[in-house]
Amino acid sequence: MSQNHLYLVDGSSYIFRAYHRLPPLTNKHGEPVGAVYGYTTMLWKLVDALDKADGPSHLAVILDKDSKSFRNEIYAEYKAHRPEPPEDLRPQFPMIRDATRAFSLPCIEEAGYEADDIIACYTKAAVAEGWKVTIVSSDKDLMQLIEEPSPSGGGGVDMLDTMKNVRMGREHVIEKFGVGPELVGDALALMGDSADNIPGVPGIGPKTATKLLVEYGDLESVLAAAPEMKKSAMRDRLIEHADMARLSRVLVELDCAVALPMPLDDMALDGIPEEPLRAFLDHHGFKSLLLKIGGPAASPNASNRDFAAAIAGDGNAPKPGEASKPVAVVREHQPIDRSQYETVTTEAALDAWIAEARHAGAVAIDTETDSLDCITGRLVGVSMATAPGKACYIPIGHGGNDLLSEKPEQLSLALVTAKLDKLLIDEAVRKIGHNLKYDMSVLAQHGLEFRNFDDTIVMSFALDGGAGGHGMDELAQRHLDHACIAFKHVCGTGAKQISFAEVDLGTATEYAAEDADVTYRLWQVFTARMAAEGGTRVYQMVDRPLVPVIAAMEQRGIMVDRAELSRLSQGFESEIARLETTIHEEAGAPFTIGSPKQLGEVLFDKMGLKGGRKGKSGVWSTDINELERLKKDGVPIAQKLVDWRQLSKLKSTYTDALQEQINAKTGRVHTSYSLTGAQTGRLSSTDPNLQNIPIRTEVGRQIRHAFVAAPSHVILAADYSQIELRLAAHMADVPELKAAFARGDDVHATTAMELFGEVNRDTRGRAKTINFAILYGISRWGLAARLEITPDEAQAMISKYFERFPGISNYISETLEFARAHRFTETLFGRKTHFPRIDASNQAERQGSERAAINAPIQGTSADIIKRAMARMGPALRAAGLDATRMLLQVHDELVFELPEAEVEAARPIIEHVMANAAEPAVTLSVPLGIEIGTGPSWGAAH
DNA sequence: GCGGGAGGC
DNA sequence: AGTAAGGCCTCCCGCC
Repeated sequence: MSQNHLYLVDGSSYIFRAYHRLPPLTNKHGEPVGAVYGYTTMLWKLVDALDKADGPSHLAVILDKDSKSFRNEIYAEYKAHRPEPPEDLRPQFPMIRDATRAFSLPCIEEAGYEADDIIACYTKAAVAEGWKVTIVSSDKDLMQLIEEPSPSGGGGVDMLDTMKNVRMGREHVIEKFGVGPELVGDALALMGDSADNIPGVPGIGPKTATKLLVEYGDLESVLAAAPEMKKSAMRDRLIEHADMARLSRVLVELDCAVALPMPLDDMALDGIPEEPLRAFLDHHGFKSLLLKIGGPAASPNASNRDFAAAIAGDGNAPKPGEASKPVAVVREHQPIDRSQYETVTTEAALDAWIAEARHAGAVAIDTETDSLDCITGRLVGVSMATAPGKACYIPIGHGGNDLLSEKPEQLSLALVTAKLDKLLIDEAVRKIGHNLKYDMSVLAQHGLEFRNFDDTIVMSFALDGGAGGHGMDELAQRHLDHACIAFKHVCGTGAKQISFAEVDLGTATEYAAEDADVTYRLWQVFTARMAAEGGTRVYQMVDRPLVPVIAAMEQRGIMVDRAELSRLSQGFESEIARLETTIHEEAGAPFTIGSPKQLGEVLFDKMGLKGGRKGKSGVWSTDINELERLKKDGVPIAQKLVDWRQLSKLKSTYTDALQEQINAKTGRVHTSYSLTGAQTGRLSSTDPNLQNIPIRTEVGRQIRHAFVAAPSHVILAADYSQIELRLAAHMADVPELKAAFARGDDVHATTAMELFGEVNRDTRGRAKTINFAILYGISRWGLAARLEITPDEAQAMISKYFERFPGISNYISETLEFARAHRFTETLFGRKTHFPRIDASNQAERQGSERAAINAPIQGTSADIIKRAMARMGPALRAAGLDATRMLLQVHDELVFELPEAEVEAARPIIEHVMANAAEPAVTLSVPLGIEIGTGPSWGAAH
């Protein structure tokens, strides 16, 4: 290491944040340890970065000693309004010291000084020696200490927020305070700090403080200039409270007078003795961390049976002699070595791998094809992994055919699929895949099916929904600290992209076997975490069973009437052309109507129309609200623009695009569903998206009529009626709404009666808008815009709603409280959605997270319910002897089937029963789930 | 690759 | 202090 790099951990502030962020875990002794766990994992991460770039060479933890500082002497109110720490946090303070000692790290605290002061002293001392310093904290007071490295790259002080995983330098300080670190103290003195009860100048917040400092230079200059400022409340306050500002400045100054209790050199980090750490982790039962120091990951030959034992907490003890060996660095993972991967080209080798998979009891599998399309994609090879680092690739379809290259020596498709078939249906062997839906569809072309499987993409979603993506490369980076070979590195991109079948076997083996290897390792990580964090319920009961169901729906596809789409396209085209001519005439010159920028300029600059809004990028808004407003003002071009927009959208997105999506092999359209695409647990649909086919306008609805049943079949569409509102009534416990649903009443009318005392078209419509606004996390402004009333009137309406339905109000506050304490929300079935930004300092961002957190349990529970219905639908239909009824599509609260006319009457009650009872037995709802079913020759006709 | 706009729930 | 202000998605287009 060329330069010493000191990490100073602000332990006290960390545990408060960890406490609020993590669920209230207890260890096996019944002690609350949530914050301790968070603290331990943070230390682990820091220490593990020892030999990495920007990692620590020296490290110390600084804690507040429970005593007062000089600040209390000069200002009695300092930190006086702080509430006592919560009951279950207090016993965790001493454990923080235990944890630090378990890592054999120095832990420093001094009577009469706050941790911030000690951190400042060490920072200055280390910088004086030319060291680099990282302060691990998120306390804004400490931002005063941030310094740029010298031009030669030496020294420098930055801050690391381990929870948000961001490193903050000077530019972050300027972003937050509008001034550099040297003026942070002055800014704090002006604006005050409610957390520490520092007064500042009343009426001056961060924005004004920044403005003043930028204008006048520093605090003293601001105070000196105050009498000359133009008369305002602010000027008077600056004069009146100048002394308070000066006192505040002293309070926020970091005190560097303390003598260093430990020399810098003693903080060197060169090894963590394993034993005290193991004892500590074992005492608290932090199994996932224990695994990392003695777990099977350390041994490349460990099978998953060892792994299972490790999770269970036995069989994990180190061998004698190894037990107390100091580890230079606590390694989270064995690095991935691709050199041992095997290319399987003989039957004997294939047999050996399949035998190994049976012996191990678990095998990761990945298929390679020549296309992303799993319906027509040709199988090119299969990779397998039976332990970390132990992986192979079985080429099948490389070279040959129309490709110029020679066909390499490889096993035949028939042989490999026959042998794989036995392994895949073997209930005793767990098959692991990443996005197994794809592999299931590819292998289904050859008649293969999977029994006993895990899908790591779905496991990741169940554990970390909302906390990042779930692609394999991203997960490998996050959990294994490993960069996967990029597909484009192997096959290229764009015009030069080649098929995987053209890749040479050496490269193909490295790439494909690595995918299986990484999948296997991810499975180990997730299996351990599922046990520890309890994410199994929703995974095992809802998401995993859905994987083969979705794969089958995608394979079936839906029939589309190409001639009908083409007819619609032509009709739209001539209407679009006609509108275009008139629009250009009325505008006085031709322009690109599809360009919002040009359109805005035509309407508001050239034609001089009034009342336009500009967005943040400076272009005139021309969205539907603006156009509707112009229509009301009697601008004739507005209606034509609305029509033009609608028809262009329908033509380009639906009638043209859908024709191209018709699969040449099946003659049907096969969407692709993502099980992990929506934070709340909903599915999403792409290529094409069949979850946004128009229905609301007559002209749009024509597109639904082009989705047709096969000859002598019909389409059956089954909808959950108002499912989210029903779930809100249940979850928020609103007796009036529950009763209305139980009676089968019109619930919007019920709401209208409660709010307005009478039911007519107008009040019912308003009530409906409010009901939906509640589901989405209400705001007076949003509601005001929707109802075309003032924000004050909207607020009055919301207040009345909360008064009439106090359950809703309680639900919202309880949900937000939970989300802030745990960083996630949960559905009735235990699906978590994470909200890492729920306490963002940016208000818009925070409020966005809050609205999402209010919506997620409701939308997510609805998603869980329809997924359960889908998983049960096939077996229920088969049990009733309905062998030809097929589920084709899911549109969030709707299922679309294709079935022979002869099965309709028998299928109808079964579908209704499965959907209506899908929550049971896991959850019993206090509202009925209403189902509406329609049938017809097309999807449009079935509604 | 981004942002505006618009289709669905 | 004053701002902007409904949740979850995907797709198309113009524009840089």
